[in-house]
Order: sequence, then structure tokens, then C-alpha cells
Amino acid sequence: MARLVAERSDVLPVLGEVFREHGFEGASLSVITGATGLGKGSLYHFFPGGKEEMAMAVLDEIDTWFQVNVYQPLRDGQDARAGIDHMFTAVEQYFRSGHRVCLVGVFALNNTRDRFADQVQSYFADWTAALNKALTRAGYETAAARSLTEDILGGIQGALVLARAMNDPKIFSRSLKRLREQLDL
Amino acid sequence: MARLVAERSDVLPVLGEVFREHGFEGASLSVITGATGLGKGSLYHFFPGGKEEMAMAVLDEIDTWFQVNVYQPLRDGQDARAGIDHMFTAVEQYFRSGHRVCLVGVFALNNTRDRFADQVQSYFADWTAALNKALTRAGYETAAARSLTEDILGGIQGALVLARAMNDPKIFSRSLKRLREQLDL
DNA sequence: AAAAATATGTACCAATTGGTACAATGACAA
DNA sequence: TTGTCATTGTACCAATTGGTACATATTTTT
Repeated sequence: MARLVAERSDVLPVLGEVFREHGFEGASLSVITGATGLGKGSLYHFFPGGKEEMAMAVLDEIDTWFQVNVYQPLRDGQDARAGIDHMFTAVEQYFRSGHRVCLVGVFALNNTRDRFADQVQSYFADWTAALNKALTRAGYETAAARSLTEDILGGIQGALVLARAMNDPKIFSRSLKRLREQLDL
Repeated sequence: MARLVAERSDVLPVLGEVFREHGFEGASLSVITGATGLGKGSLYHFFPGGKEEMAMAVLDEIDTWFQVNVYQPLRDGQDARAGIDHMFTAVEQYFRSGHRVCLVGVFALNNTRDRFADQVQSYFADWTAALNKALTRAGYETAAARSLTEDILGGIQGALVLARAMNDPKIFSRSLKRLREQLDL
């Protein structure tokens, strides 16, 4: 069902990158039209709710991606260890080895969080629950699993901040590697 | 030399909180005048360079604070272990046990970083150098110290992101405690 | 091909943006 | 008290903001 004209879903990845780069406030309509190549007419046709609906749609797409590629393997995979290993691989790729930043993290840090509180909250809550379950299934005690989960999710977010702040993506890959090895699966 | 009228330095903490809460783009002049209680006249008298100079001044103040309260104790304290322990205490207080976010992190994540690249970079570079030196002095091997430094700085930033995203400041305190204990000083 | 539905460009809108100009006010020292 | 300098409020500015209206394409369906 491919069309020549743009589809709503085609523009979501571009919107995602725009919001990552500029934040929600900084992503002005003119920036968005420039990056997507779509005029206001098209934009408001696809997203009648304006910027807020665009960001919501992006967050939804991100949620779906993580559900499929990260949370479900963690929760339901036969081998818990394999699910965890798969998570690290998926994360390394998703964040482009530290070249890409976490949109949810970007939104979370300032007052943009309040606009999208539910989606921001559940992004990390779902991830936490899934990883926690996997670690438990892999043999960790309840308390240890809980701590490890926080350390790993925090470690990922922090490594993204550091990598971008120092303009050195390798910081992310190195950190991810250590987080993984710390588990000696 | 206290004066009845406002001083430039009096307004810096307020500006800091405004930029934390709204980010650089989101901190409009009207938000700033509202939060500081100063009109544009005063604001542009103290900061002729406008918003950019305000943010620069805030970043400078932050840098000074960390130099005095974190980096120097790490670098020059007689007891390296005490310096590290002091760092954790200072950080726990500075970030108000997870109620406050890191302004440099906020700026780092989106394109605001490019405006303040030097200050963002050196905030983490200086911290990294100081902590690395302290860990080395405390007995860690070169490679181990380097990894630990990244883990600790990343862990702090990530914990701040998580705490704010989940709206649960305790995540920060818990993470900080584990990072500290991991060192068994 | 005609009709219906989808998609898009253009013009327009009030509100807000960051910033300037400047006169009036305040403090303070000679 | 007079003069100097720091401080502040107000009015103003062009540019941009997010958003709407709508007529015109462009597809898709019939």
C-alpha cells in the first residue's frame, strides 16, 4: 500500500529527530516544516492537534518499538539471559552507538515532562518492570534485581548525557559494555 | 556591601532554576521577568547580552561552585578517599536528593549544547579529571579508575533523569548510595 | 470520466518572542 | 546640594510563534 505522497507514519521518524535535536519548545513549526519537507497544510492535516499531537505520535511510536524490541523479549523470552543480552544489543543500535539521544530523556529533564507525563513515566516504568522480571528469572534476588535494574537504566541514560555533553559517542558504547559485563551472563 | 536593590549575583540562582525548569528555549523573557521579579530594564542592565549572557553567567556560577566544592577537594585533599566521600555528600545536597536536575545535563541533551559547548564540555571534563585523579590516588589502577569515573558520573546523570522521569526523587538517592558503596572506601 | 476523499500550498491571524531606547527614579559621594 | 552613576519601568520594535481558513491540487474510488 505504498504511496507516492507522504504518509503520517513516514514523517514520524523525522519528527522524532527534530524533537531530539531541538526539544519540544525549540522545535518550531518552521524547523519542523524545514526538516520534514511538509508545509503547514500537510502537517495539520496529519496532526490536527499540532505540535503536541506530533510529539504524542512520536512517543507512541517509540513506545511500540521498545515494547516489541526490548520489553517483550525481556518479559517473555524463553531464556531470560538471552533477553537481557538482546536488550543491550538493541539499545546499542537504537541509540546509534551514542550518536543519538533518548527523546524521553530530553523531555523528562525540563517542564516538557509535565505535558507528556504519562508517556514519559511509562517508558521507564515498563522498561523497569520488564528488566526486573528478566533479572529475577535469571536468578537474581528481588533486591539485587531491583538495584541492578536502576543501575542499568540509569547507566544508559547517564551515558547518553555524558556522550553528548563531551561530544564523544564512545563513552556510551564503553558504558554499555561495562553494564553488560557486570552481569556475567 | 549589602544593598537594598538587587545585585546581579542575587538573581543568578533564580535564573538557574528557570533554565533548569524550562530549558534555554523555553525560558522566555516573560517567564524570566516573572520568576525574578525584575523588569526587562533591570535584566538587560545586568545582562546586556540577553538570555545568552544570563545562561553563561549561571553556568559560570555552577562551574565555580563545583570547582570549590567538588573538583578541588577531589584533586587536592590530603586524603583522596575523604575527597571522594565529600563529593558524594556535596552532590546529594546540590541536587537536593533528586528534587533538582542538572542544568548542564539539560543543556547537553538538545541543540542548546552547541551554544554553550565549552562550558558543557568542561563541566564534565573537569569533573572527570578530578575524580579520576582521586580514584588513582586512592589506589585504583589507571584503567579501573577511568571506568569507575565514567560509571559514577554517568550514574549520577542517569539517576537524575530517571528520578525526574518517574517523578520519584528517591531513585537518585538510592543510586548515589550504591555508587558510593561500590567503592568500599 | 465523474465523484469523493485525501493531501497540500498560500494567505492570514492574534499573541508572543527577544531586544532596544530612553526617560525617570534611586542611591550615594563630593 | 549638586552631580554622578546605577537601577528600573514603559513604550516600542520587527520577527517569529503556533494555529486557522480555504481554495487548489492530487489521488483513489466508483
